[in-house]
Amino acid sequence: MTDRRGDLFSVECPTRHLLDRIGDKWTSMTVKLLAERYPDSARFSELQRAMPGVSHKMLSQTLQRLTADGLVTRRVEDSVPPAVHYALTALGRSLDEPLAILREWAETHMSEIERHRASAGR
Amino acid sequence: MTDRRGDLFSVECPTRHLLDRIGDKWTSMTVKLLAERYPDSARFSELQRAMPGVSHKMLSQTLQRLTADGLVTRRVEDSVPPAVHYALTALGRSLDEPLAILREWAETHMSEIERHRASAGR
DNA sequence: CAGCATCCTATGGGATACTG
DNA sequence: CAGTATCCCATAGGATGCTG
Repeated sequence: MTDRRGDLFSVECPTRHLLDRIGDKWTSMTVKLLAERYPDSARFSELQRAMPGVSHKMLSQTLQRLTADGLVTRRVEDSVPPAVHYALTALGRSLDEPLAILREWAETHMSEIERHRASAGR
Repeated sequence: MTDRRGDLFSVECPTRHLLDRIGDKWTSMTVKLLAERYPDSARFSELQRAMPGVSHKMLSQTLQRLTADGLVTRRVEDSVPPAVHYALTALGRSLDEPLAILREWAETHMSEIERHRASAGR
């Protein structure tokens, strides 16, 4: 009951909300690329090429979400085939800091987790 | 092509793997509780009471995963109604550090994101 | 080039009920 | 008390095709 959309909005925890935003398949990679590799700005197709496996639709959706959340700006260059430039906002850049720390932890420890999983059977 | 299970295993990025592990609905909260509120250990039902909205099944599943990943230990006390104690491993505690930083960011900035979303019209 | 709409499948996760 | 199994729905996300 309560709501049926099976959530309750995490009751309180802001971290849950954050993970709902960045825990999806492509968001963290997008933020990382915009922070590290394209600190100025990147075009849609640049990002797409930099993210092997992303579908057109998902990149589009990810960027829209980031833009709506105020983490990314979208600038349309009025050329003949239109060029769209995406860049992190200040808020987006500030988010990259904790994410970078998480990345570092992941790079250091994920292999250990994988080993555990393997020996724990599945 | 390639694989059909639509993944490619994120190609390289350890952060994707990590977010696949901790980005789900209950994992980060569980780690937080075991780190901050139950630094010694917690019983299943304690955790359940501390996590409003979690279903029996999901908590069970979450703990199994954490245990398999080597982030949590599971100790069965051989009493008449069996008591099971969960605690973070050293690896689990080390993961809580970057998570704590993420939590702090979330507490500081999530309201800003919510505002953006609201004014961006969902 | 960038974006939208449609379709379809796989998965996450809740409810419920049964077991030691 | 803790765990497992079943059922069922909502969502994520991939593929494809059309538009300016």
